[in-house]
This record gives sequence, C-alpha cells and structure tokens, in this order.
Amino acid sequence: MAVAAIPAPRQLESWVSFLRAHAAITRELSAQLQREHDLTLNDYEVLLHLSHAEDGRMRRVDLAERVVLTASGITRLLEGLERAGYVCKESCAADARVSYAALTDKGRKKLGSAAETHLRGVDELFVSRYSGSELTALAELLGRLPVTGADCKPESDTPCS
Amino acid sequence: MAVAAIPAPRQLESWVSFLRAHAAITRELSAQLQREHDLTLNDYEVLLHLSHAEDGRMRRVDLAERVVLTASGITRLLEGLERAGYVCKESCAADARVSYAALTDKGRKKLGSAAETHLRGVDELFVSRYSGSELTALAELLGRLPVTGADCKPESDTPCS
DNA sequence: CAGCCATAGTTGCGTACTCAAGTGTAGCGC
DNA sequence: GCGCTACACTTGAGTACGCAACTATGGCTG
Repeated sequence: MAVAAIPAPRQLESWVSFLRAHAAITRELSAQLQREHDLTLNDYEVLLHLSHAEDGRMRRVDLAERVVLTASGITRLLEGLERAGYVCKESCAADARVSYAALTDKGRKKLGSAAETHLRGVDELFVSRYSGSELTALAELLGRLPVTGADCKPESDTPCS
Repeated sequence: MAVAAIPAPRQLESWVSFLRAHAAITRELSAQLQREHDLTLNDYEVLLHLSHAEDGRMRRVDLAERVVLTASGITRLLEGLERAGYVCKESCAADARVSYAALTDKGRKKLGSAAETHLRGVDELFVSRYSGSELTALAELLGRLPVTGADCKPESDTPCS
C-alpha cells in the first residue's frame, strides 16, 4: 500500500535543506538584483559567464548549458539582454548555424555594478555562514553533483575555431 | 570601474556549484515526476508535507512557508491538486480566515506511488554521491542557510486550536 | 461598541521559463 | 550533385510562479 510509508529518512534531510535553501536564497537574490539593477539572477549569471569567456563571447548553446537552461530559454533571455544593449549577436564565419552572444561595453559596466549587489547578497546569505574550510568542503561536496542529464562537462570552449 | 573585476574568488565556487547543481537536479526530478505521475516537484513536496502533518492537513500559509512559495503561489498550486482530487479544502471553525489543505485518500495513494519515482531519483542524483557521514555533514552545513527573509522557522504547527 | 491594524486568502497581470514543432545549415554516404 | 541525419537556433503555446491590490476576518484599544 505504501500509505503510511512516505519515508523522510535521515539521509534525505540534506536533500530537503538543499531544496528549501536554494528556493529561499535565489528568491531573495533575484529580488535584490531586480530591484537595484533590473536583472534576473540568470541574466546576471549569463553576463558573468560572458565576462570570463575568451573575447567576452560564447556560443548560445554553450551558454545555455552553463546556466542550465534550454536552447529556447537562452534565446529569450538573450533577447532581453540584447534589447537592453548588454550583449549583442555575432555570427560565426566558419559555421553559419552558430551565433555568439557577445558582451558589450555597456554590459560589462552593468555587470560591474550589479556584481556589488550580488556579491554582497551572496556573502550575506551564503558565504558568511561558513568558515573558509567549510566553504572548501562544501564546494567539493556540491561539485560532485550532476550538472546535466549527461553530467558534468566543465569545458566546452572549442566553439568553431 | 570594476571592469576587469567581476571576481570569481575561491569562496564563490561552492555558491556556483550550488546554483548549477540545484537547477540541473530539480529539472531532472521535476521532469521525472511530470512524466510518470503528472506532478510538479512542488506538488510532490506539498503532498509530502501534508502526509507528515497532524490529520494530514495544514494551513495554506504554513504550507507556503514549508515549500518556499508565496501565498498566491500556494493558492494556484493547490488549485491544481484540488482539481485532481488529491487534496481538499477545509475551513477552520475557530478562525474563519484560515482554510486548510487536507490530503485525501486519493492524494495519499498518489503520493505513495510518486514517492517511488522521486526517492529513486533523489537517490540516484543526490544521495548516492555521498557517504553516510558526508550526508550528515552536508545536512548540517545546508541547514544553516536561511529559509526565508525572516530565517528559519521550523515549527509553526499551532494553527488555530 | 467603533475604529484600526494585522493576518489569511484570492485575483489580475506580468514574466521566465519549458516543450514541441519549425527553419536553415553542416557533414555524411552514394 | 542528391538525399539524410545531426545540429544551432527560433517560434508558438502553455505553465508556474511573483508582486501588488483586493476582500474578509480577527484581535486590540479606547
């Protein structure tokens, strides 16, 4: 019957904490970014990834994987960032299928100011609750988790060159 | 300027892992539940919380806090579960403002079968990646994170009695 | 009792996504 | 060259929320 079952065994506690904490923190951080900079948390993450990428640009599909969105999700997200002038579309000479999202100067500047807000928030809600060694441990543990159905795929920076 | 800044210091690694892992895992788990049982991850969580509650029912507002949704979010989510017959609305004799969400037999049964899928998924994607002591450590660490702007508030089971 | 603020819940509207179906291009076997 | 599957991306339709504004009730203070 499994009626009285629905077990909430000890091992699941961390899972539950994980769910709840994520929901609460990202909600707050997203609200902060929205209020102060009119950016989503995902918008911010996209700008951040672009800023770290070679030439400040990435293939849309790789970007999607980084922020764990679908192809269509990235299209719409970038739509907004393009409209705001933070990124622009570039095409690839070697492969007409791919188009890049490239960070503009305006976007880089925006990221700089949004980063202040965001880093403060992350620090307050996340980092400050742990010691240095705890953060290291946490990073190691969380790093084992899958990132897509096909698991981790940390580097895919061979676009079409 | 902060242009070259946008620091991705070591301490933020765990934060980034946290974000990505959550997005990837919940996406997969939600897709599983949707495919096999036509339930959202949040639907499932709500049924689960109800099943643990006294008399299988909770105030909507408490439920909202548990699953980290807003009041309106809970209203709409419960709308769906009520339509499906998994929960039903009950009013409170002592306080006409509150209404309960109560688990039906059908809902309990549904939860039982969905739990198999879900627990398998959680185990596969989360639990199995850690040892017992690691899980304990993780639970402790994640348990420190805030759950709302007003922080943790683990027990609020004094509805109107 | 009247007046007032807090609380529980709902509703309108906007948004950030997803999935499925479509377009255009690349690279393959022949 | 002609088809064929694979890929990068876009588009249409639908969904799961959040926020702000609303109603209805409760409890408090005079």
